[in-house]
Amino acid sequence: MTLRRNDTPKPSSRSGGPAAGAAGARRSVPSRERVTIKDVAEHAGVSLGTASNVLNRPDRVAPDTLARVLGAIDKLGFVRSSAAHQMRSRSNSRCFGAVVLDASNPFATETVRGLEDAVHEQGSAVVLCSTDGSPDREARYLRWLEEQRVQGIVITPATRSIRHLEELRDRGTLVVLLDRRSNQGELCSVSIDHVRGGELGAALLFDLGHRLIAFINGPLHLSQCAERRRGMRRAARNAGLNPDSCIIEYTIDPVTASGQAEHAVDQFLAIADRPTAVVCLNDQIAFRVLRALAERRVRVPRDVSVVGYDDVEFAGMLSPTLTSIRQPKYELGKAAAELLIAETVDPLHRHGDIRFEPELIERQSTTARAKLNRYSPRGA
Amino acid sequence: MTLRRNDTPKPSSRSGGPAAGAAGARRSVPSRERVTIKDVAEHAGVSLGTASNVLNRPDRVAPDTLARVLGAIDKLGFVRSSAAHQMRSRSNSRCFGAVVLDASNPFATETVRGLEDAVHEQGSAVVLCSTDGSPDREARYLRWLEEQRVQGIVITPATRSIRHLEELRDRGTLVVLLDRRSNQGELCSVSIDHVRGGELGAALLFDLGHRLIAFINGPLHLSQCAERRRGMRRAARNAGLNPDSCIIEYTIDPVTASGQAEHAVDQFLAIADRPTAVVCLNDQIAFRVLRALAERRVRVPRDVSVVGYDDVEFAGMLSPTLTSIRQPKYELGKAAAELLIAETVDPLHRHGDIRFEPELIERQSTTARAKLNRYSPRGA
DNA sequence: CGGGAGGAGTGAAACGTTACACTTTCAGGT
DNA sequence: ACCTGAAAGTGTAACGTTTCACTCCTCCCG
Repeated sequence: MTLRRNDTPKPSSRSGGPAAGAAGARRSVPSRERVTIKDVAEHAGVSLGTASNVLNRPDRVAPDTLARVLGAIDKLGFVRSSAAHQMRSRSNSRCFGAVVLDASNPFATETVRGLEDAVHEQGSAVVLCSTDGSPDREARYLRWLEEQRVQGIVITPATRSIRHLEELRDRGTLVVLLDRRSNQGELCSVSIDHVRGGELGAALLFDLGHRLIAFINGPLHLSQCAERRRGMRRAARNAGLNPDSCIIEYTIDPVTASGQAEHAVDQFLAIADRPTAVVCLNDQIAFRVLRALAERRVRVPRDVSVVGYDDVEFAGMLSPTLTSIRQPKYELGKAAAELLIAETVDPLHRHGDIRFEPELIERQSTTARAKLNRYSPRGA
Repeated sequence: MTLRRNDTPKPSSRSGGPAAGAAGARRSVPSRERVTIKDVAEHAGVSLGTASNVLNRPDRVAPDTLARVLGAIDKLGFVRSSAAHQMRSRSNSRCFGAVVLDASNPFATETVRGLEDAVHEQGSAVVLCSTDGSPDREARYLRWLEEQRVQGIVITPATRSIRHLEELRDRGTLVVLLDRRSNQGELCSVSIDHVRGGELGAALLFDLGHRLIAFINGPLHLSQCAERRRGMRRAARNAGLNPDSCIIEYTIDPVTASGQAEHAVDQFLAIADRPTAVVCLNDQIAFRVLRALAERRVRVPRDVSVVGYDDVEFAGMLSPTLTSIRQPKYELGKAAAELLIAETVDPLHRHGDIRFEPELIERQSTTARAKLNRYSPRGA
């Protein structure tokens, strides 16, 4: 990485800073003593308790005193220490933890944004924690959040077992699972119905008359992939078809996906009576598939229809624009926040699971199966 | 939004929780009293000081005592309160603030991720603050961060003036500007050389023989847009061309961009001796332009070359793949973090500006100008 | 004119840590 | 037998708030 560094010593002496009289120090002295409420009280000529009242119950303070203290606060640049506040009032820190696999992933991004907006309304903020799927990193972050006494944690666990999360909850920290349900409902969760997501995509294609579909899926140990599979098969049965004979599955690793999507495309194109549609693990894979098909002179959607998943921002910007399954990511984060906030208010709370429905966004990459009666019998 | 809610009351009585003896409370009691180090000391039969030593100077504690105290910590589930720790040790809270315009925007996302990784190494975390460009929201977040006594703040200001940031810095909070430089160098900054970015894109096109370029830019009061413009014009002069006669500018609003990109395309296509290349504000706009061109049967890159900006993840997935200017976003965040950490260590620090160079990623959407001598004279 | 109500302000105690000046114990050297 | 010094552990004073039981006043009413 090319890097150019310009240090600009340029003195540009600033004045007007309050009382920064330390001899010799020209510029700001970062580690100067912080102004405390005691300083404010002294400066305003009132007791410490009164100064505190100005902050917390201004109605109990006489107007002129109030003004004097506020003036002192302003002049001295007092900012209260939330650590001391938190400690004395035995309250939680006004923040929430968002523990996700990768905070730069669009799914997490949108979810965290929903979370942020919801907690911002009640004056809190979000601490971002990317685990990269590492249990170690997750543990470090969880410890950190617990030490901070955060108001709650929203987490997509990096591990299979969530025992440590139950313990965390039992020690007094609120926890909500994100896009993952706990097996026996020990923890609250907010997730998306991926069975339905799979069903939506497949049902569209069966409705459009397709009778053989390629399905590029991820490994089944990821619950989402397993759910999607179930949804696709359900759609087949609902259309009066045999799932085993109308869906051809290919498994790829979504992380190291390079080349695998193209390989899957080659495979299913080689089939004599080849599939007329592809359902993809996510939109990134769908883009790869679109490109691979274009390179092989297979026309989309005329020869093959393509369905993505996630409905990323760019899905509507390609040509052809991509049919995809949208997940209400922002709402997901928002709901998680609201769940936590509700729990904060009402400690006796019954654990709940909130599920969101995905939505089919039909665009140009899907169309009716060519040269065939689209309205084939749907009954048994 | 369709929403289905399943409350699962299911008792599933858990046992084994330590000492949760509050009568009647069946499930976890979230607001149970937290275990303090005093509890640990009592349980282990040592003084409070010794328990503290176990945490902070274990080498000064006899091995068996150590084991006993650690056992108590484990059994009681003690987690130290960072608020008390912070207060007593008069240290900062172990977190950094990332104040950006929109945390779900890919640029911010990557930058924040770089920041996160860098500060995670030294045991800190990042608080995410999206201002949406609102000075109010920015002010609320800044106040929050200051109350938290964060170690430092990385910010893309929502306002033109950064006076309030200087005051913040003078009160003792470290501040680094992100993708924005301060006029007189009052604050440190980490940014990308957008002049160079503009130059790179234009220089490529001039090198490829293009002599009339459409430039879809944002409003010039955004410093990045102004810088890009300067870079493009410099490239023209470097190629021995007159900037005014070889660059046609269109200004659009990047936020409410819908339709504006298409409009610009229509405009420049209507020119008799029309431009043979387009440089776009960012990749999203470039995608729109690509689509608009495709719909109007203009071939890319044969008839018109297209250059984007940002090099988003999907730029390499389209057909044609998009030539774009990549910005080292992750490194940007990382550098900001390192700057703050360095300042923490060495309070007497000279303000600096770190600039990163963008990089040209040449892909399929650009090619030599058709039917013309590519090696046109470059000298004056 | 006494008593009470209530407004305004005070001062100290607590919150959960950590740091530091202590005490106690005991081994080893003279 | 005495002293020394290290090792191990103790007790207490902060850190910066908030809370709460107080003390003054002042004013009003009977």
